Amino acid sequence: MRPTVHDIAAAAGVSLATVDRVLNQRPGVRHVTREKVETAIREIGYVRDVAAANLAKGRTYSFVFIVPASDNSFMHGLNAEVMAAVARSPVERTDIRTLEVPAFDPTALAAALDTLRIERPAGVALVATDAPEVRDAVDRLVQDGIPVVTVVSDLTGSQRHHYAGVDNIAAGRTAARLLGRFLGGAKGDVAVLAGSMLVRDHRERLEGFAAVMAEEFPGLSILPVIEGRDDPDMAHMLVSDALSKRDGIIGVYSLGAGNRGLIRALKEKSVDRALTVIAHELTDHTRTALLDGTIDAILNQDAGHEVRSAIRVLKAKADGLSVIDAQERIRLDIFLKDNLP
Amino acid sequence: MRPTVHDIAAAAGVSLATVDRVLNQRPGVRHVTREKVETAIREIGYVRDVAAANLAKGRTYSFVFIVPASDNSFMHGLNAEVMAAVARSPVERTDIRTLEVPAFDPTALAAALDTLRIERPAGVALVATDAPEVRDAVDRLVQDGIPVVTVVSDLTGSQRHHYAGVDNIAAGRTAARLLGRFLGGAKGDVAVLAGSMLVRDHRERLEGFAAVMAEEFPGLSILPVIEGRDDPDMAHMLVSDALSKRDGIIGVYSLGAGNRGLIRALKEKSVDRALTVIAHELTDHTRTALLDGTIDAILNQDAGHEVRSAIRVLKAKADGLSVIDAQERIRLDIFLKDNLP
DNA sequence: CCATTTTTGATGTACGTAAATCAGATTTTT
DNA sequence: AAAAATCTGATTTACGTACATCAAAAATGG
Repeated sequence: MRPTVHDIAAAAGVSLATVDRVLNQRPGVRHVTREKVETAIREIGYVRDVAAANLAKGRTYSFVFIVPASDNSFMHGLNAEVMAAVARSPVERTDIRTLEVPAFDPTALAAALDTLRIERPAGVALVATDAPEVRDAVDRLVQDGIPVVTVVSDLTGSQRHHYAGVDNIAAGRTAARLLGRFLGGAKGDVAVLAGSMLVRDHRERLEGFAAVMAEEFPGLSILPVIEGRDDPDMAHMLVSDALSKRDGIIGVYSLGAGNRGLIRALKEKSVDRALTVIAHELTDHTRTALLDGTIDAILNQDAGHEVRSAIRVLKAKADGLSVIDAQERIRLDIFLKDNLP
Repeated sequence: MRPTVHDIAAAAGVSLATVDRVLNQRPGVRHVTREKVETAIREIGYVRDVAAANLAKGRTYSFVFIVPASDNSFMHGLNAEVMAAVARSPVERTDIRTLEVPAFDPTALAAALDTLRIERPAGVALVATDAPEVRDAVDRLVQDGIPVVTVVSDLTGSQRHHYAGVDNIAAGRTAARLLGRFLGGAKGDVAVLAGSMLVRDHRERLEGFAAVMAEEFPGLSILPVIEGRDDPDMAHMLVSDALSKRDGIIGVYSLGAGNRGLIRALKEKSVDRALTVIAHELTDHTRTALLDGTIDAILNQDAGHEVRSAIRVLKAKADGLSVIDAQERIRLDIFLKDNLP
């Protein structure tokens, strides 16, 4: 049987009340006594029964999820996953609330974070906009002892406890290698469609992509990045334009959202030329395009996993428990026609 | 607040004891009363607090993991993951025991399963050998009300509750498309190295591989399958032999274990020819080979995820709870040089 | 309609922990 | 050495469920 608080009390030769004071860092225990109890805890290998503890506390973890109010398919999917978690929340003793903030607006995000310092939830998850004011606001929360995890996009130099998202440099590198290999030894131009170079994940993907292209596929040259602001219409216009002007384009890498517009542009031009295309994020549109051959591969991060992982990590931090690292690593999914879920 | 048993009692106008009798299907409740209680449960949306219930029961889930005593890297990895789960088991109120049975031996496996009918663990996970006697033994366990999940390799036509493993047909198809695309339009022969055609996962991978090759890459022809019995030495010999005899080979698909031998053979021959190689299972050996260019892509199933998923599902079944399907889907990982974990 | 069986209610204990109260024992300060 | 402050112990209640016991009520059989 697992040792209980009673066993600690017996082993340390103190009363249950004292053990409780030590375990829950309540005041009123002399230093020597505290040490004695802590030794006993270590020696008999006591671990708190979290289920029983939460039952006793009547505790519910109140978490806040901050998501950008942006309306591309990926963010909709992320929102849906958070909602699914909310639906499950009573069963898991969690009380999850979402907070929408304007996309790409560091000031609004920082303000929202500061509001939470007063509310003091048991944990905060956010899709970070990579700016100093956001970093500082996050660090203030962390200093206040509130667990914080970033989701999808990380925050440079902050003290957030965890990042639930993919390695975007690796994602860009992978895209480059896939594109390069799929193109065989062909020479030509590669167009890159991004949302905005102001978001860290897009910057990193491009960085990885460019690095591998330069190292390994000298026959392919990257054209200046097209910034479509994750907007389908804008993406459509810009990509159509590029394809008309440059007929040396043989490959496309779409590293952000707004793929609906990209796909439309590709279909319009596909009559007279064959392009190899790698895109990010599996949505209804990209899935269809993959199946009909318009897109050759999709790189994806599973929003559901990210949300569940973020919640697990927040819970563990709130309980002072450790996490299984391998379990929380968010993987980069590569989808071809054949392995779609 | 979540409704409790007291709320049911109040809503149904019966006593706590009666509610308890209904909830735990104890005898001594009239049919009409039982219905009344069940209606109340549904209406107020009661869900049992599993943590409290287990605390009250003092319950620990005793699970048995049946793994084949085969000594390739993948099975070692699987074993290590089971051991890691065992190490965590006290914290999670589980008591996991492993049972080794000879590999590829349906009779031994069926016998082991039948032993468990007497022991009656709270759940059984097994790496299935696909044979009728194993299927029947599994079905007997299921009939006895014991949750059973298959791991890595599934069992045709059985009533197991869940399969924690990848879709092997999709894996084979994906391998074919990757190999085909990587080879550009080149024409030539493709060698396939398998463990044994008696295991379902290997059969299915080949099936998927052959299908896509035939449909989409008519320029590539598949040579008769080499069965290396997942043994490095045997694989080395057979592959070396094949490469010497047929110089039309431009691609290799290794769908089983024993890659150590394959890699050795490839390195010996690589001086005079360039091969495109797709292999299964990420191990130290295949990882090194991927990094040095001997292998071009690795398809992988994460043994840790499979083990944890199997345990989660067994627990849920034992508690009569539902599982999050998306969470339990085991994904096929595709690793290139750039996205190795 | 009484005896018997079946169904229901009332109540208590247990699981492992949290949290509170109050009394008693130490220490520290004056 | 007395007063005050600080520590420690003993005990109790609670969380939501499981499970057992005994008494009371209702339904059933003859």
